[in-house]
Amino acid sequence: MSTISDNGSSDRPLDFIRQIVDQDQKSGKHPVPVTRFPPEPNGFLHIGHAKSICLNFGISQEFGGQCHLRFDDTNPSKEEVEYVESIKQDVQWLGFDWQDHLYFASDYFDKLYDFAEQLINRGRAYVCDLSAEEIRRFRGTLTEPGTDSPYRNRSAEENLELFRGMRDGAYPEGSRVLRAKIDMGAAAIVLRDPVLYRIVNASHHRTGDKWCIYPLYDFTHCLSDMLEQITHSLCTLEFQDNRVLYDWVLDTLETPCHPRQIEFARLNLTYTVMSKRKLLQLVDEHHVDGWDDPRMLTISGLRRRGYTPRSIRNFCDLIGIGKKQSWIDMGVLENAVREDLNATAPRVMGVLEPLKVVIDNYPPDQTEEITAQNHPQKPELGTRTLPFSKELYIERNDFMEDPPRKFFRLGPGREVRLRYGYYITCVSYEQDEHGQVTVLHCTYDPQTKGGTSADGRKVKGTIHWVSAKDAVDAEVYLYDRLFSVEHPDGVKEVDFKDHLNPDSRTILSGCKLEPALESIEAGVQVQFERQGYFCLDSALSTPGRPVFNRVVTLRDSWAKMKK
RNA sequence: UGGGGCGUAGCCAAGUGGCAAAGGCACCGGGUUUUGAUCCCGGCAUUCGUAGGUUCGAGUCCUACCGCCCCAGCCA
Repeated sequence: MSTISDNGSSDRPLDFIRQIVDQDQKSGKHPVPVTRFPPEPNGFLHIGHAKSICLNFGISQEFGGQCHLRFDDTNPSKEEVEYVESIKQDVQWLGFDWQDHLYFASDYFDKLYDFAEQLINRGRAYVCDLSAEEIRRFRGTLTEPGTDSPYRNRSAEENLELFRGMRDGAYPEGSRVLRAKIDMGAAAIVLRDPVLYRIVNASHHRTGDKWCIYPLYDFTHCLSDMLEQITHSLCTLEFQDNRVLYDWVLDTLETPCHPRQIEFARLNLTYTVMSKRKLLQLVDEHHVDGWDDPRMLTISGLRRRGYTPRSIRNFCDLIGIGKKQSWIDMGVLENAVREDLNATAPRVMGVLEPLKVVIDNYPPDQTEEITAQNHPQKPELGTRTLPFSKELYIERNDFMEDPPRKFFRLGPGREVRLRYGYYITCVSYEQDEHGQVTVLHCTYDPQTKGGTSADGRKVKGTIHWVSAKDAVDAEVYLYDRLFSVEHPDGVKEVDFKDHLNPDSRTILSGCKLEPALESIEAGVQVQFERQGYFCLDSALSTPGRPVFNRVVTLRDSWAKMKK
């Protein structure tokens, strides 16, 4: 009764789906569970899909089963190969392996077609000539039953001939469909003679022009699961109603097995929108720079932003699986990267908004080497050296002309420790004509090299710094939440785009980083001490002109205190 | 007014009739600290949507009511 997570084993109780899988395994019903992740290749994967991927692949890992990657590609008018490739890349990047179990629903088109004829022969499906509009009208409403189609009682022979005609391209798009013959009076609307096949004159990304009829989800999904001998078919809550049809198809046809569909609640996060339609709108209307904009919660956006696959897996592990629709705080996701990166990211120093400091009593031509730890809690990550010289940069907000008592940083007459360096005391400062502070003059205590003093005097504040002449110039993109309210699409009357956060991206240039950052690889996360986690942007950086993304800030109790 | 689901703390979430309602996030205190970070310690539901009922005993069973989500694509 335990699950294995990346940070070791935990004794967390199993969620309700794992309990079922566990029981089925122990009872011998399904010694080897087989699950599947069935994306439609019509868009990019997002954090919500990650939940499903972690669930399906996670179960197969934990119970010694297998998990298939199956593309649900039954709608050629919306699907494209580019999406197939990006989805495969994203699943792999998240750390999962479908081995040789890569499938496409379109691979089953021949078999699916045969099953459709089988249904016709059994008198359980018919070709209907009603228009889309008429079908809708005949379907009835939530409270009124539907009425039978006039084509409902055609003979099996006639249906077969018509259906073959559909397949052979004898009829125009929209003129006829194949429908299951179930019950137009059923309380469940999905059972009111659902459409199984429609005519679509579009070329399919895999089957080309071989077909001009395509099966719909309700017919395809259950049979694909069956053909792959899926044991547990996991999907989101909105498919609960479809389960009766899923079961009807498999019960009505002659099939060797009958997978069990189990529904769970999809992921909702505060301060964002999750629907593909809305994400697409953000891209199309250029509110973001593309599907992989670091502010997007697509897998590719998160990857570029600097989220680690492990942090996403841990996040999915943390939020659990249930059946009630819920909202997870965005903070939980942010915390997941923080937790992961805190443990692994090397620490470096970077000054985002530089303020020049001149150490008045430091020899003008001297440069010293200062040893700094790469990770205070992990000595095994080693040390590095930093150049120290007379002119430095510190963070502009680490100085206040008239600081309050609780401000532990620099102010006139105040002493602070330069991390791993010396204690310095501010003696004066220069201002420009606008009153903006331009240069700080400080003195250093030569007896405090490394950051400790022999007399044991207390220095409350430690600030980061970079030697001016050795600094690497960089641009830094500060990212924040894309929306400024918890539920951007919470009120139907209000456009969710009205809640876009104008400060979701702040571009800083002229940032001063320690020299080691000159040769960092794209996508490798480091902690800029006291500020947050950053990584070199894979798309915007060019040789000699590095661009860093802020993955997430550090927790900041000082900011909280200021409020 | 039909059908399918769901209601345990600010947000997730265990709990499968019986010792005192797990755990995480958030929040609030305190300690350590050369990152106002990390880490550590403590606090945080006399009560499980509401009202009845069954029972020696109910978050768990029964009844009624209330609230929220999903379903009327030839989308998935």
